[in-house]
Amino acid sequence: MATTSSRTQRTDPLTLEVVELIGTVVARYHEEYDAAAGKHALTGAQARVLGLLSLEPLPMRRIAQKLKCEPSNITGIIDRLEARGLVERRPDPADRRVKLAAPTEEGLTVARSLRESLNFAREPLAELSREERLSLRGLLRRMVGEDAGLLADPATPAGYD
Amino acid sequence: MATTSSRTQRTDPLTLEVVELIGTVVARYHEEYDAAAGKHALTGAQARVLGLLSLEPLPMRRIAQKLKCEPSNITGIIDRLEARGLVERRPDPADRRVKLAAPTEEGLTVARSLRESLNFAREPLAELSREERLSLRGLLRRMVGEDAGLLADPATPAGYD
DNA sequence: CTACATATTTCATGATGTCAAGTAACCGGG
DNA sequence: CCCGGTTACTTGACATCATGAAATATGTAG
Repeated sequence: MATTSSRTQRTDPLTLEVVELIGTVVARYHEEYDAAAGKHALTGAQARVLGLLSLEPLPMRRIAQKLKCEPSNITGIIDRLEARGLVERRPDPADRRVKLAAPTEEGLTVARSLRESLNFAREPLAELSREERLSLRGLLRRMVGEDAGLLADPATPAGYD
Repeated sequence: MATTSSRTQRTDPLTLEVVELIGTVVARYHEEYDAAAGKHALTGAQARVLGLLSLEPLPMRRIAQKLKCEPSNITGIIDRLEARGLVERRPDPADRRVKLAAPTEEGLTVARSLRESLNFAREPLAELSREERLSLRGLLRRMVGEDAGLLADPATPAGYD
């Protein structure tokens, strides 16, 4: 709570503008993401899953958790990725119920290319000096909470590739 | 990873982390948005359209432009909103081909309630002092480009039709 | 009036999402 | 060993969202 005396200052114009800006960033993020995915004839969901798997093969159930959707949904997405030869299902030696989804060679190549063509990073951030990026990092870290500064996604611990 | 000294520092770790943080913000934004929409038994797309219309009635075509999708898609979304009594189609007196989608009284109420329950603004931003929010606003403005700081949706740059 | 352009809808199709039910496998207690 | 409960994945039915092509109605230029 904040600066003003009002009890519910939900319409503080500065906060509103920041939210608005974040909305713009979110929209742009998606545009770029979908465009990058489209270049490889992938949908957003497929690209997201492939990106996840390129870090580490995962059981279907874990994928569903990361995407916050039902496991039955993942079946279809992996089906389509598998049909295109980008992903394969492997048995988990430790538990025969589990199927591990792992990228194929081609899947890894596509995932890498996807990451590179996703230039959301460079374009808009190039505008900012190193100091400004440091400042932005600090502010975003505080926004998303301390723990999230370490791993945005439980999938991506400190050492992404 | 050869981050150091390379001239094309597309994998500059600082930039990478900022991008990661933005990804987290994007994910959280969506969670909150969908949760807020879900409270009113609306999907994300329906909530977005209703929010748009609550500012101003719009022709179907314009809605499609703002959402960056095909107009035929909007027909279905408006159909569902209309079936729930949240939106109505009105003729455009100036052009009988055009149908204006406008929120009903109840639609306006829901839109307002939606905006309020979307506390993405307050929760994470409450962590930041006014000065920090000013700083964040400045950085985001530069990221998204100057003009985007003025109006919410740059989808309407100049005269379109 | 004719020809073309625009706004919306309809239809077919595919991807994504939910939920409920089914199958296979793990696991604990008898 | 068998039984009952849980877990992992798949399947099916269904709703939403998205695209693209074709149809309809209207506007507009020549």
